Amino acid sequence: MLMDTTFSDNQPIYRQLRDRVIGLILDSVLKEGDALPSVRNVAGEFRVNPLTVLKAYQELADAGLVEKRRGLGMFVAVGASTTLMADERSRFLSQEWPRVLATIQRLRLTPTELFDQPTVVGEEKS
Amino acid sequence: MLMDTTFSDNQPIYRQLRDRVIGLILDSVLKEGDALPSVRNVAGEFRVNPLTVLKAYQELADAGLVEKRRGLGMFVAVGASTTLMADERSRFLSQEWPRVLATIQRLRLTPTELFDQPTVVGEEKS
Amino acid sequence: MLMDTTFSDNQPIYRQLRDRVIGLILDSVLKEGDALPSVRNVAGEFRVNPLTVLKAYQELADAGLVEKRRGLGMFVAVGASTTLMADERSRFLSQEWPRVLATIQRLRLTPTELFDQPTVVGEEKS
Amino acid sequence: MLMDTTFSDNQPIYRQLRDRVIGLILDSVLKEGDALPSVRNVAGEFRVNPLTVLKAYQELADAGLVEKRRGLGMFVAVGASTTLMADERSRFLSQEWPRVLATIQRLRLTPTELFDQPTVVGEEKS
DNA sequence: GTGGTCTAGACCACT
DNA sequence: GTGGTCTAGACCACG
Repeated sequence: MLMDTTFSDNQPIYRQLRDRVIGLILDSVLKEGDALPSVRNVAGEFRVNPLTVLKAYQELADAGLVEKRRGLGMFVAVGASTTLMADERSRFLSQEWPRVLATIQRLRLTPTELFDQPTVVGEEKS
Repeated sequence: MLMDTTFSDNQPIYRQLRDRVIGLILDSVLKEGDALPSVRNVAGEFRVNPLTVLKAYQELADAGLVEKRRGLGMFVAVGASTTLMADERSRFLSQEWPRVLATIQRLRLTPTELFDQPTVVGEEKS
Repeated sequence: MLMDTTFSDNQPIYRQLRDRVIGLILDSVLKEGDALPSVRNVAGEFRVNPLTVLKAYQELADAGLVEKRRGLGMFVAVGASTTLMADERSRFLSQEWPRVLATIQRLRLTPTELFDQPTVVGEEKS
Repeated sequence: MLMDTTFSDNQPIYRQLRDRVIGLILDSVLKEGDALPSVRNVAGEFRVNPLTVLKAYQELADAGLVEKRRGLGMFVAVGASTTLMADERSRFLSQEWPRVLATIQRLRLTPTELFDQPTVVGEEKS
């Protein structure tokens, strides 16, 4: 039941944890008002230092995406989802997407290669 | 005439230098057999420490993309261009592109938003 | 108690440090999973610059012999010992040993000279 | 007819050239009084800088193994062969051989592995 | 506490 | 001229 989600090496663990929560909110797995899994639980589940989890949550709190309720835990803030969606969209369109387009051109990748991908590496369908 | 390309902060300089050379090779600005600008020159041009440049070049040499000729300098290795193109393509298609596609779906971005974007960045239509 | 192993001059210190760790692993002084002495400690012990130690450790990490655990230190990788033993054996047998045999022949060294050598060095029988 | 003797990378070229001459003398290919191939010829043959060859020859001259005769070239000195043999023997026995023995022990290499070597890597017998 | 990056400046070996 | 190694000291990110 534990997820062995191994963490990538070129990104701090706390940031990967933070991004994971952001993903859950964006995908509406965590809805506004929902409680975040406790620091202790997450730390146990991923075998990381509780301080690391705390740091991830802290960043979310600083960004106003979650609220701490003393003695109860942390909860997805109201408006978090819409705020996030807007922020991520503008970030993606202005930062990431242009670089991706440039890379595609540089590598002369064709639509066929991009969208009609054959059996991808790592896939394990029989 | 010199480029005072300012370096981004979230990536070590030596890696940005390395990637810059990779870009030059991919774009055929540096062709196989060409000499790389000397460590000292690059260090002077970008106002960084020679050690930093050396580290970038070292990584390229370790990857077999450039050859050292003692006392003469470093040169783009034969086959570097094709090797690089193949490596970068497979890396992009298997690693980066799937994540980009996932993000696009998650953010429900439309082709219009992706391809008809205005030139200005950070603008917010009402 | 500290070893003030003096470093030989015809080999970079960082390489001698690297080889020393390899020796410790081969001799099972450092076992798989063991933590390597920290960069700072080694630097202090041998009176060298931390960067120099880091370079040695980096090479070991690049070779997959040690693992970095962020914020915790570096640890002997699983399988490092067996990998090393196999690698070193094949390297020795294919590279070094043939040259040694050739030298022995060239110098017309006898088994007596090779194995019954006195403890003193540089002595010259008449 | 040119020998593509590619030079190893961890040893200066001039030293490899010097050692090559030493080998030729030890093997009596070059006998006392014989002329060494001219700097220019060697430089052409191995595609190296004449200065590099000169440096190799210079070291041999400094060691008294070859003599310069103005306008004629360089010649193997009288006694070079015996001197060399003695020097190399003592160097090998005091420096190299002990290290080789230590390595053999560390790698737990058996006489069988050392002497009954099966088809070696790189061999090309049919 | 750990490793990672960078600077400024020095000296060396090689071609 | 080239790259290679090392020092001394600083600051940062991570856990």
